[in-house]
Amino acid sequence: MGEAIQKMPRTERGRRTLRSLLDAAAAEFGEKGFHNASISGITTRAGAALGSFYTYFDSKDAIFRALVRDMSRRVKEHVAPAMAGAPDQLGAERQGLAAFLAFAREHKEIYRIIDEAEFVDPQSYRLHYETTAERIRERLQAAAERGEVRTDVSDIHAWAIMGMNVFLGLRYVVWADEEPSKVAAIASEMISDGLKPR
Amino acid sequence: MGEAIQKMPRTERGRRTLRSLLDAAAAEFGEKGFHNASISGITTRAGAALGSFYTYFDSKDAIFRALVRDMSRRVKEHVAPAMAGAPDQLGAERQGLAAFLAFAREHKEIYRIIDEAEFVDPQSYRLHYETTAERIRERLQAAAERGEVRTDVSDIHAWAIMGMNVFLGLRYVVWADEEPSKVAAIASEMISDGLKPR
Amino acid sequence: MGEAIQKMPRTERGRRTLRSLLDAAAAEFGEKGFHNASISGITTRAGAALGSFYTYFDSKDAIFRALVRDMSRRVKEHVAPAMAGAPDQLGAERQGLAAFLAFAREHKEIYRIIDEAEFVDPQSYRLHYETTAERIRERLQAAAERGEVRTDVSDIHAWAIMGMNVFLGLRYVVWADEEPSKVAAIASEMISDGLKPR
Amino acid sequence: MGEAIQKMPRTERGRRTLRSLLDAAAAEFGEKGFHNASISGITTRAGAALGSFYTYFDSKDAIFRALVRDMSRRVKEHVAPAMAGAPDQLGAERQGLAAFLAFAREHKEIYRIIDEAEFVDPQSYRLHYETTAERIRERLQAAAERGEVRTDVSDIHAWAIMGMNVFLGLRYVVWADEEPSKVAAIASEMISDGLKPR
DNA sequence: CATGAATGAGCATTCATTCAT
DNA sequence: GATGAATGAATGCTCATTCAT
Repeated sequence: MGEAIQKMPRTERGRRTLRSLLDAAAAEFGEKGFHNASISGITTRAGAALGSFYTYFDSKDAIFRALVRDMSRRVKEHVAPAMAGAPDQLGAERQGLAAFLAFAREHKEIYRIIDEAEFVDPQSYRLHYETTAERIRERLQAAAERGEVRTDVSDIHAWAIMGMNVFLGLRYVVWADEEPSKVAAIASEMISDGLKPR
Repeated sequence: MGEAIQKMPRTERGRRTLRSLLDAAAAEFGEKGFHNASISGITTRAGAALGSFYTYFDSKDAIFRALVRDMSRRVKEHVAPAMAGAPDQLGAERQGLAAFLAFAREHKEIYRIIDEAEFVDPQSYRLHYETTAERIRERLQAAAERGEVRTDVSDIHAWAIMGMNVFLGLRYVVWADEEPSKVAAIASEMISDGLKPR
Repeated sequence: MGEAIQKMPRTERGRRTLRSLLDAAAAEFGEKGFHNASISGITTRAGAALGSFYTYFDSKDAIFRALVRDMSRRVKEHVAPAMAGAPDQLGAERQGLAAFLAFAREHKEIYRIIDEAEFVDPQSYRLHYETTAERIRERLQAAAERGEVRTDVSDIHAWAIMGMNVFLGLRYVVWADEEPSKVAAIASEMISDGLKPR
Repeated sequence: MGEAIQKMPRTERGRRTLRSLLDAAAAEFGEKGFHNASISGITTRAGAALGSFYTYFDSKDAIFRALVRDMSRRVKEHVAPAMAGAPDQLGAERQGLAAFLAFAREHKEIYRIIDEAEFVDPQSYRLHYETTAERIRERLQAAAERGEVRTDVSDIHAWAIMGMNVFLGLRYVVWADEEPSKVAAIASEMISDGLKPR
């Protein structure tokens, strides 16, 4: 299903080279942006030869796409467990936001990479936000069914919440490096009031 | 006091050329993104010779910066009058959002241009959002003083609102081309509930 | 006889503009070299409009040529009177060299301009040195006829003397800004010994 | 210790490409001068692709600098052995001059290249002449200690001799293509008389 | 004569991608 | 698989020169 986004290494050595290329790409793209980043910058950071890049990726675009998916997967894996065990749906939402912000704090390059996807790989960009909004909407729906929030919640509310989260992360975590849980608390309060059952 | 961002034309003919270059740049950058846009693409659209570009701008970066400021100014000039004459501060906010969305609908390129400023001209990018957030915060403050919203409104609330507005504009106006006033109404309701006096 | 190297001004105002363009060109070419100099740099220094340049000169090359001739004329006019009234031919030579060096000290750009003529206007370059060498040879000839120097003086000797003078001027006057008469004295002594009658 | 003036090839093939670029540059710069020379002119002469130029040099300036040093080295290596085995210091000087002139006859471009360094790379220009003059001065010093020339020889004499040599080479070898040893003989006689012990 | 906007040929430089070893 | 030299299309920018006012 779908062409491979990168050629799969067959040896352990190859696996290590591939991983170091992805890490190097995250650093290079995060620091310079897609267009000012260079393949040679990536291979130098990875300690590999220029030509080795093409053993694993077909093009600069390909590694960028692979990186976006790699980071998406890692965020999800970081956020999901943090939401489990919350008393209610909105509590889970707050913990999820806090977990996302904490991840962004450790991986500030994620903002630049996702944002740049708008230009480099619009499909991934849309997919990323549509998937995220859809997950939020599903949780709002569940909350509505339990009477935690008003019943007319829609995708518009999901997008509004996502926009809030993204901008707060940009301003207070990426730029100002503030405490994620503090920001998450204020945001959650606004949301819960804005969506209170009526 | 500050270097000119573009050389000022001294004749009427020059004024026309400068304007057509800015308009052409908005189209070119909006369509192709900064890096895939070319000076010659801009001058061709503007009906000017390649060299004429450099009569008014020092570089590709310079026209981009000028364009960001030009668009900021135009949005502001479009939104400000729409807010006048609202019964209350939150009503003004809703009309302002609707006006912004209407502007974005006519000038969809504004999203790509502002977003790309994060990479091309980070200073303008921050300035744009910080200025916008500050204006929102001032209006919230005024609303608080009149008892229209809770008294502890802060810049965090301003950034949350801005993030909401931006993402709703992206999703429902730029991508889906929906009716701005409808989107603005739902968003405003969320805000007013989330910020209700307590 | 020969095409005009520059268009002749008919009014007093034009005469002033022409003169200021030549002076500005000397400064601009001396400071930046021919290729890095620009017409607009020249007109700006001269306080004239860009277009006015072409009222007096046909091209960048043309003003350079005009400048070389202008400076040649001025050196000659400065050096000639200094040689008059010397007791003998070699004394005249020394005084001439001192006068040339003094001129170069006041107009250091002359070196760069003449040297660059090798590339910009080879004809003027050759002409300049051939004329200068020829004048030296004629004076050596006269000195030989009076028994002041050996009788087999030739153009080789003239070129040797000229090379000496040029390099001493470059090293000690242009670069080190030393006293011209001191340098001229040592050079003259070497010459007179090297050319003593035998 | 000092940045490399050109990137060092790691393979034999690279070594060949680098050499052919330097030779091509000598021809291109010698024929057209620095500013009218083009990188593509150099690579075409070298039989290499345009981009290959930048595998070895950072810029047009860089290859020019490398070329000046390359030629300096080659002249020195050509002249040094010619001076060995002369009966006395002045004899060595004459043989050295003859060797230099012979080299210039085979590599006429050396004049244009060194002369143009005054504008393109003033540091190399000064260095070239200061080094050359210093070598002459040292030999004069040695000659003075053996009583072959007057004892008050100084750097002024060295510069005078160098100026002579350079201009004679220009006039009689580069322009007129005459026999180097004949010119060297006349020049040496002048020098030896001018510097005779007293 | 003066002015300054308009023109476009020309060129250095970058860098993703290919390929020989 | 790894290496790094070779390739060449693409484009930002300069500036002498022209020309309308």
